[in-house]
Amino acid sequence: MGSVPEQRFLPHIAYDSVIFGFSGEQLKILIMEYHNTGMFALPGGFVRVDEPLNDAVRRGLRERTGLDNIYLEQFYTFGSLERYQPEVMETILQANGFAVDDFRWMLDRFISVAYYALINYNKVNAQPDALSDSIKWYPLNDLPPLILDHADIVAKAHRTLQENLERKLVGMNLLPSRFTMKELQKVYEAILGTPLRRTTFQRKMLSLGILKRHEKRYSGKAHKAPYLYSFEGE
Amino acid sequence: MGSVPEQRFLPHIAYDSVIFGFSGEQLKILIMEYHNTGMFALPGGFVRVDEPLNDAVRRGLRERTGLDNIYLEQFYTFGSLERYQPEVMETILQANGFAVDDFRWMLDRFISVAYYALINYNKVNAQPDALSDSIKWYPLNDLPPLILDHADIVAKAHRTLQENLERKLVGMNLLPSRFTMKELQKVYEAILGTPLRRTTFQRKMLSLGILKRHEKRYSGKAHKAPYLYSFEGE
DNA sequence: CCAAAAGTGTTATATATACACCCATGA
DNA sequence: TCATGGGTGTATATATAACACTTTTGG
Repeated sequence: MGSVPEQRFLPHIAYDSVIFGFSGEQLKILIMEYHNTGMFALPGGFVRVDEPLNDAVRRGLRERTGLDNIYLEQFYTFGSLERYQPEVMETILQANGFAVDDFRWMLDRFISVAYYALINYNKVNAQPDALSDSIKWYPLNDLPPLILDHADIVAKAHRTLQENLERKLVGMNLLPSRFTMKELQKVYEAILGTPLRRTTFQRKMLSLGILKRHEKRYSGKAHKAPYLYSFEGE
Repeated sequence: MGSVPEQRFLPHIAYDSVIFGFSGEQLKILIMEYHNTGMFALPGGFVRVDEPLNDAVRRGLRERTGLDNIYLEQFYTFGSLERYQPEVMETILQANGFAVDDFRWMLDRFISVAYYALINYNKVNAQPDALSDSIKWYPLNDLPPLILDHADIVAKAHRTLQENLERKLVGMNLLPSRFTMKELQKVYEAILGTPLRRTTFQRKMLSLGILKRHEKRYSGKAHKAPYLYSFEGE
């Protein structure tokens, strides 16, 4: 059982992160479970008084995933009153043996800036924080019940990711640096939730001019070996 | 000289609004000038402790423009350290004859949630707030120097508006409820900053199926009278 | 009847989709 | 040489653009 480091944070301001990974042809996100409460939440955190907002989020992601230089996008700031449920945080603090009085500021109303991140599933070494005993991948369509408005945050993150997919071409951030066209297509299909035509997809991706073709990958299977591609600049 | 109403606001959290209007074939935004300081800023405000974030912004817009039910979109939350310049707010408070000690919280670091609004220029009755002596329309490409990071906020608002223009079809929010195709085209051109082909534009808009055609508008000029259109649902 | 601007028709071009075919691979 | 999946060629459909033509209006 760790202890919350004594830092000075901006009151009333939090961030939450929807961390997307791709594995087994499914889109997954990282969810934390709090000690002895059966409560699940998005990984989030607070902003130090002398720290830029974006740095705070990157710091949190580094602590949770061990990764730096992550593809990260701020997508909405949640400030409704429904998200103000002090009893939730109180339960969590008590379950961890903290004196609630010492963390009174955590029971205040928070406005949360939400980000989504796209990361390479295999590179992650997920680390829980002081208040939680696990951080695990869950398929997007099979999440545990989440606290506060975190289900809304996930839904909006997914919608925004879908909208940004063609415009910002972010699919490759979920894959290792070298990938086949089929793997890339599976990512797109997982994000959009619909099957795509193989040949059309291949041509569209190639026509963008942002993929570099490399050697073939021989799988040992009895069929033509697919080319490996990388995103320009890797 | 008014006085700031005694309200309890969430500390460290503000909002800023980029209010777009369209007049004289130009895109314009509302800018406030502070008393005796030569300082210009976006209209903004604070969030009451028991008030949803979005409501706070709508309340501010109502106070500034007299309008309700405005097209409003949250687009980014600004939280860099460069935007922390307490001397700016100090100057403004002093110029208004306020005792700085009574408003110490205003000198803190603020994270600002930014929104843009699209309104019908002619319906606005712009009202300055307690700290400013004027609120005026400025063309987007001829703004006065703005405080803090407000120029960045405007730039990002404009970029987001451009990106959303096709996807969300927001052009009509800047016009009166009945408008000609030419007027709508001028709005699009002002937002995108490029001329569009007349015939192509007409066809594209009509093909969307969201415009209702009404009677013609006779201008007294010696040419064919254009049809008036409205957005479905007005 | 003319000039100006609006609306529509026609054709050309570009882009997206569907389908077919050929190629590489290992058993 | 067969089955499997990858890559590309070709036809078709659809969307976009360019241009011309016709219509309406007031002088």
